[in-house]
Amino acid sequence: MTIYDIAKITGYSSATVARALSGSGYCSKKAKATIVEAAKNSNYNYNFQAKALRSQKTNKVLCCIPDICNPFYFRMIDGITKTLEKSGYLLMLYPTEKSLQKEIEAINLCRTKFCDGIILISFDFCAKNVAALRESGIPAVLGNRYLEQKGTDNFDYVYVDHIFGMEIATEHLLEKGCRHIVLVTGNRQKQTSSERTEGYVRALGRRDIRPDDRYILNGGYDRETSKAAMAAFLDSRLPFDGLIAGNDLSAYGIVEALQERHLSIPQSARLVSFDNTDYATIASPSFTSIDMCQYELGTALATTLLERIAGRHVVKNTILKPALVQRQSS
Amino acid sequence: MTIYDIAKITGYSSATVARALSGSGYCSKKAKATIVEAAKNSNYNYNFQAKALRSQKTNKVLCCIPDICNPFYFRMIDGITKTLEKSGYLLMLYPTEKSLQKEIEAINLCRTKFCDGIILISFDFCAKNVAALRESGIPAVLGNRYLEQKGTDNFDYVYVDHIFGMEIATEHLLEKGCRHIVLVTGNRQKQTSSERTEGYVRALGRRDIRPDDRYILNGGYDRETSKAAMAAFLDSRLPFDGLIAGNDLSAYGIVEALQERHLSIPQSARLVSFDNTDYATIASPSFTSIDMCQYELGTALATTLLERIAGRHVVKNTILKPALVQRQSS
DNA sequence: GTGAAAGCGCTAACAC
DNA sequence: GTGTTAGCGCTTTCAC
Repeated sequence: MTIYDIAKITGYSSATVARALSGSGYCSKKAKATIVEAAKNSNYNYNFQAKALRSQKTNKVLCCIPDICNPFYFRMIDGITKTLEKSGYLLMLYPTEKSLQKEIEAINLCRTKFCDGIILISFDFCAKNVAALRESGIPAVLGNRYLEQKGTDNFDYVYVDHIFGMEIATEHLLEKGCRHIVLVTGNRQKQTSSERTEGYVRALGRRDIRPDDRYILNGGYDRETSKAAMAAFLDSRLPFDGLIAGNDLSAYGIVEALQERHLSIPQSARLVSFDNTDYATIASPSFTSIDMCQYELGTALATTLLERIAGRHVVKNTILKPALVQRQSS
Repeated sequence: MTIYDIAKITGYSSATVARALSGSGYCSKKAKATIVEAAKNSNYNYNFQAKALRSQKTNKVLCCIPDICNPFYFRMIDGITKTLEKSGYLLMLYPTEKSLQKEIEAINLCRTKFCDGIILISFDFCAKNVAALRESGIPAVLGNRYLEQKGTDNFDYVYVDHIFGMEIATEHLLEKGCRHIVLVTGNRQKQTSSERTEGYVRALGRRDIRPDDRYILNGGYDRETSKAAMAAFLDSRLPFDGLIAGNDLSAYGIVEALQERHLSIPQSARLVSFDNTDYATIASPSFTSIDMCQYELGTALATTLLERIAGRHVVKNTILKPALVQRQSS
């Protein structure tokens, strides 16, 4: 059932039918009534593909997610979908499994007019994925900062300040009297972990404490890896009185490693975690955790992208400041 | 840059260019080499919308999710996307907020050739949403059973057997000696909760225990509501020695209510929860929980839908059996 | 082995 | 106030 069919039924031209049904352009009340009635009776539905081809608009946004099972992303996705919905946009998920290759695939897919814009979440914005993005020319927004951005770039970013977050986490432990703080984060070659390490080093530096590489572990932001990294650290028998985990699941892995040696939080060491998900409150003792503003990150990502799709061509980045939520673990 | 442009550049016709680039239809090696080279040089990308319009295929699936922040769905979505990916499909999220109206909106959207099929997750498949689905005629799969299904229907379902799940949960507590078991579930007018209640009643019946309505609470499957429902129950001072929670977050709410009265698990009462998410292991004591096979549910949903999209017209439902994972709480 | 051309269903400029 | 028509960019049939 097409506009042409409705035209035949009603005796009007296809243009008039289109005007009546879309509401754009002039159409007499009488014609409109007849046409709308006929469309309803014959169960007419417009064809989204045809509309998209003709109007060059898909009303869809692609979102690259490194790890779909990480609870961090769910409140972010919630923020994104709620914001997109208001503008009649829908979100498509593209799980990238933290793979650069997949990120580039997603960007290339967008060159086929597959969607109106792309939200890129990545632990590592590097020369390669950013080059692909620039070449594509599609409206985009990054879920992390990118320092080599140019004013003419086709993307903006929303940055939850990891450096600041780590500074307040470290500062909090220092204030509580900790002096030997173990940092369990991810691969320091990657942006997020290197920024986090930077925040840690800065906060220590303010108290003239020299960071010790043996206290900086790669916990891969998940429970098993963090548990293993912590166990190895415990084997080294280095003294410690503070712990910082990359996220709440990592914190739980650390706690498990401690428990196996009959060590407990906060007696043996105080702990601060990141992300402030439900895990932080459910764990016992509950985790002091840095709230990374996931929902606001989501709404900001969506808003920023929609603006660009609507035609903004100047770069407009957003920086969100995380906040510490204190609980039993510190 | 279109196929016609490449045709002009190479001197071949648009048909030959199309054959060379799509790989369907005959094209000489020489022509193909020239054309592929020219396409690369001029940075040609096919247009997805045009292709979709012409071939009536979007390679997209819409997924209605009642509550995007519920951890139950993470692993299910993971299973869906991983399976879809293998067939070159992408998932679009449609958060329905448990609203029937939104479910129907989503179904109607699909009538516009918006996607190739729809995955519907709902707590309540009722006359209204199923009628809309039937009328739409689009390939679909439900994430719950629907008893009034007809052999000619345009949808299948994947059912994680809630009745069975509740039976094994109740049976487990009965075996441990519990005789006054509190059931905290959702609104019993809705399918999921009514099925769960049925399983509970059945298991009690096998031991000739008469269910008592005062022991069946509406906890709304979330932490706050469950805590409130449990607190109200405690006020009633009815004796109890077993607890069944609708999901892990609800279980945590129940534990909080108990803690406020200085009651503890499993000493005051044994607890079984549903969903077996990470929360169940992180909580202390950890929760015995019914694994609802979320990942398998996701893969089964996707596989079933893809088959229907590919042309299967006979109904093919799948039933998954949940399993109990024992931990400290019981 | 290659080309011409119709058409997927809609939009919008232009004509009357 | 309504109608005609040329595309959006691709696929595919049919002709040579």
